[in-house]
Amino acid sequence: MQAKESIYKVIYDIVRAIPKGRVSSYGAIANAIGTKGAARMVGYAMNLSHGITPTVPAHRVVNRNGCLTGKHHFETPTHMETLLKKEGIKVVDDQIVDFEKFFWDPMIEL
DNA sequence: TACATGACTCTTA
DNA sequence: ATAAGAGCCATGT
Repeated sequence: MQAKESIYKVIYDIVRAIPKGRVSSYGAIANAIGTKGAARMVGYAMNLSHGITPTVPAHRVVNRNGCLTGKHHFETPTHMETLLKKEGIKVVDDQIVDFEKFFWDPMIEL
């Protein structure tokens, strides 16, 4: 635990700020927190967010293609798409339908 | 300090 | 259009 805010903490804050029924991409978040190019770190953070508080809606974070790349990292590979469908987002073939329409850019919206 | 890892993204063939 | 490789950054050992 560092006295300073790690990029993870910022990532969690951004992800938690994603409105219900919307999704975001790793690159967009990385760009929003300032570490553009560190999209991999965002995914890393999501992996560590597993079990932290408050809960982090990692299911709302997908790659730039709108593909559920991290679905296999959840407790169940269906948990991610299930949650997204519950929020009104359509998921077909592990891919978000109309991703651009549901896309939420933390740099613009926030 | 250097190497290895990773839920990504971009460029090139 | 699809496939493959390289680039990018932060973290841990």
